[in-house]
Amino acid sequence: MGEATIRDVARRAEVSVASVSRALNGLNNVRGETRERIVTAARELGYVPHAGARSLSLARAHAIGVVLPDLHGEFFSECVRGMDREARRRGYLLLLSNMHDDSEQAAVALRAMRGRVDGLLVMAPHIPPESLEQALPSALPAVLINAPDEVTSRPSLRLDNRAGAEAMVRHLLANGYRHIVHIAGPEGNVDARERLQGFRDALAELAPDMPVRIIAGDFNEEAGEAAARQILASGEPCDAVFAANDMMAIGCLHTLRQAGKRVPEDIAVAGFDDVPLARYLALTTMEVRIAEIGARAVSRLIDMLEGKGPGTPVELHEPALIARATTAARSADHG
Amino acid sequence: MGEATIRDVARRAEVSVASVSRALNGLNNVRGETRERIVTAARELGYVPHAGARSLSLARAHAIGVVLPDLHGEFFSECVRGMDREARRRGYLLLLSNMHDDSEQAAVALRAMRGRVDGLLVMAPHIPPESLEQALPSALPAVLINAPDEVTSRPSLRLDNRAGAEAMVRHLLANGYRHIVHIAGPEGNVDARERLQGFRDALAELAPDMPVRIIAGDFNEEAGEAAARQILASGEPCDAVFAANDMMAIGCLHTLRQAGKRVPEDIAVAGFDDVPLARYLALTTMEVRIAEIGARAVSRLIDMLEGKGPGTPVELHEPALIARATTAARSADHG
DNA sequence: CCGCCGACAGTAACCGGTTACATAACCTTT
DNA sequence: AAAGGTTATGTAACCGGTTACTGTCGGCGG
Repeated sequence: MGEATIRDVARRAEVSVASVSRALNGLNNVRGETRERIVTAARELGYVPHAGARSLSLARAHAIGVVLPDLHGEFFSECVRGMDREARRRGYLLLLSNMHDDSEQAAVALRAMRGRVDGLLVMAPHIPPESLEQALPSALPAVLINAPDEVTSRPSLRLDNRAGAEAMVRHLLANGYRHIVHIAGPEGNVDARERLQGFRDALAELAPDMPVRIIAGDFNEEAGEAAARQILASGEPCDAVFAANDMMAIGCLHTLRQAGKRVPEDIAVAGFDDVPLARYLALTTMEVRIAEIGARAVSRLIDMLEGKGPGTPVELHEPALIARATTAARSADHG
Repeated sequence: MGEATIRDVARRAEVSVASVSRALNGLNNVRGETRERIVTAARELGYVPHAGARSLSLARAHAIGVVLPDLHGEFFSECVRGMDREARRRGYLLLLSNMHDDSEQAAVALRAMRGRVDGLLVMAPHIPPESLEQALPSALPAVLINAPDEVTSRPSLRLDNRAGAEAMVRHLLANGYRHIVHIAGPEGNVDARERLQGFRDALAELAPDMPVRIIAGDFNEEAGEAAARQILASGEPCDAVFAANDMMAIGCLHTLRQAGKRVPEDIAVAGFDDVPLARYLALTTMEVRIAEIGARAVSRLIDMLEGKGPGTPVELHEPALIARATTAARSADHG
């Protein structure tokens, strides 16, 4: 039953395995009548070629692996959506797997891809540069997305987090906010680090007299909620919150409103990423066209695989400010 | 460079390939000193075993494939999260791929998994039963999630959509709503069909005098927005909207509010799925513990792979009502 | 001292495809 | 009719692992 091989098909069609292979792969050097016999036999047996065997023999899997930090949240699904579109367009199968925070496990996940895919797309903002270099099987071409910029051995796509954070600070100041608190992302994460740095630099440059307040977070909604409670509890003045990502901004927004604060009249809230949800909450944020970044990553990887050269080693994408209601300009009677 | 094989390792460690294989797989019939030489050689060469070759030889890939309708939206990422947890726990690699609406492409996606994975998890509420049976490689064990119940050749997990819709109708009626409109999901989709049927049946049974109003939709936010506009435009009375999923409910909620309607005072809104976002919008919905369903599916599939029998052919999961603010009980002065 | 046994290591077949090369059949061409 | 070319098909090696089987060596009992 179910596990027909090419030899079974050959036997049934009374030809050699070579002919079966040729016929099913559409080579033209098979007589029409023979081809027909083979196709029929294959259909009758429910023959489906064994991808592992084929890729072993061709040294080509026609698949690319994607390794993401965690497959949840809208941000990642958007990214995958863009990747899938491009991969499909160019005739590759996309295989996703995820990687947890632990560097050790990350290495296992990456190694497991060897011999299953032709190349790798890795988003690893949270893995230390040297671990990442170590963990990548040298046999596999790879394109990195938002990896620390110390990792130079592979081409990569990066987001201009600093510029983004700076644009947001500029926007908040322009709209009349004076006491801005930043909710930071997890420590080991490059995006978080760069956004924090951008916030610091922008403030130092544009409003050197203002105090710099940072609350630690981890990119999850709960961290945003906790930060909101902390802001409410501390007596210190605060008229705007800039969270390092949307999920924290959303958690914060929710908790502030529950506590009776009006947003943006009492406190403005801004995020980063522009997840689909942000629009519904009228959350001001930095748009990261992540689907597009995903698609570009696929495209570059396939170019590498097909020998079209790696192109630019590092490609920088600029996020764009999306101003919405949560940071509406202050009217004159405030602050 | 990078593509060291087991033979390269054998050569460098001055042993046979058999010994390398034994040593690296932790078999005990290798002398300590030999093992050490092999491990060193492997490390020096950056050797990573070729998964394709190994699975060909073992007839076991230690991987399971997941094929989902579309990898976007929180619903799917939650599902994958649950699957990943369980797969990891049991030592399997999870490989995701997605499938578009077209039955033809779906078949290709499913076939592509043959020889890459040991078994398949398929969520295909939108593929006609016979196409699905056709498309599944018979060599691959599979567990179906929310497939039409006509597909009986494979074990499956199903959601009790009818009971869910009925519970929601009951809730809305109990809270004093009288004119309930249902925004349906896409026609070919089983979940959508069953929710619609459940809505119809519940209404017929519990409030036979009430008109049954259905607006077509497709599970996307935009459909919810369009439905809201249609409800506003038509003069017909409507004090509650029950959308077949949360995304449509969210779109509808947003548009109603933008048009100046108060929710729930003027119109109540309810969804289905309980995506993480629903909580932030205080949206009443049916909780579908999709992560748990995903984990169960993995567990059952692995049981099959390891010969522990398929267990129950169909496993039914009950959704639970989560009542939130968007359907708060009407006060006496309304309607 | 001989035969037997256990521990360790090597040889080669096999998994299921692809394809270079060999072969056979048929058709031209002179 | 022989030489040469073209086309359809078969044979077998190969991709990179695993493992059954075989062989070697040292120790031990008789």
